[in-house]
Amino acid sequence: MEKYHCKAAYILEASVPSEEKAMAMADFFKVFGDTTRIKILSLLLESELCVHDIATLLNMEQSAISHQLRVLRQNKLVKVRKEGKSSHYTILDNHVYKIITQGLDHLSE
Amino acid sequence: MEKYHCKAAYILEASVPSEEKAMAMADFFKVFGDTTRIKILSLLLESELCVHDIATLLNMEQSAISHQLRVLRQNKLVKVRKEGKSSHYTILDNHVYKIITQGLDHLSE
DNA sequence: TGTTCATATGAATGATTGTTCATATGTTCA
DNA sequence: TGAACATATGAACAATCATTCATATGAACA
Repeated sequence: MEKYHCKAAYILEASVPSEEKAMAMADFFKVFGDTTRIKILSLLLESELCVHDIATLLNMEQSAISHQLRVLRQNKLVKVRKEGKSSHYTILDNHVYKIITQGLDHLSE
Repeated sequence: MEKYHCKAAYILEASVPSEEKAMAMADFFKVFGDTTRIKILSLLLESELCVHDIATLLNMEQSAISHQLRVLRQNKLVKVRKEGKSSHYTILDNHVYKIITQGLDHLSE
C-alpha cells in the first residue's frame, strides 16, 4: 500500500516547513490578528502618536493600549521615542504597510 | 485642558478604523496566525494535495487537518476539488503567496 | 448490499490571550 | 520634596480556539 495518494506528495516531503519556521511565521501574523492592534497600526501609519492620544482616539483604556503597544514593540513593528512624560510611537517596519494593504485587497474582493 | 497631546491626533479622528473593518482585517490575519495552517498553506503553494497526504506529510491527525482546511475554505484561501473518495485542495487566493512572502521577509531581517 | 476507505463535523478539553484593575515607575513643575 | 500626569506592568478573569475523540457522510467495489 502506498504512503501517499498524490504523486506530488513524495516530492513535497522536502518542503515540509520546520516547526520553528512555521511557528515564527504564525507568531508574526498573530500580531495582525487582533482588532485593537490593527486599529493602532492603522493610526500609526498616518502619523506618530503618544499612548494617551491613541487611547483617546480608540476610546479605550490606556492600559489596554499600552499592553498592545508592548506586543507591537516586541515584534519590532513599532518604535518608541520618549519625550518628557510621554512616549511617542511610530511604525518601524515597512512591511506593515504592505501587509495591511494585502489584507485590504483580499477583503475588497 | 486639551483633548489630545499631539497635534496630529485631531486630524486622525477621521481615520479611526471602524470596528467592522478592523475586525474583518484581524479575522483575515488570524487565519495566518496558526502553525498548522501556515504549514498547510506552504505545502499547497507547491502543489495540489489531498487531505490524507497533508496529514501524512505533517504527521498530524486527519481530523485536525480537516478542521483547519475548513477554516481556510471559509476564508476563501483554498478551494476543493472532489475526486472519487478524496478531496484535493489548492490555493484559491493569490494574496496567499504575497502575504507569506512578506512574513518571510520580515523574519529574515 | 455490506465493507472499506477518505473526509467532514460536533462536543469536550486544555491552552492561549485581550482586557481590566491595581499599582509601580518616571517625569514635570510648583 | 510633593503633587499631578503619562506610561508600563503584574495578576486575574473571561473568551477564543486548536486538537482529540467519536461518529457521520459518502464514494468505490466486491
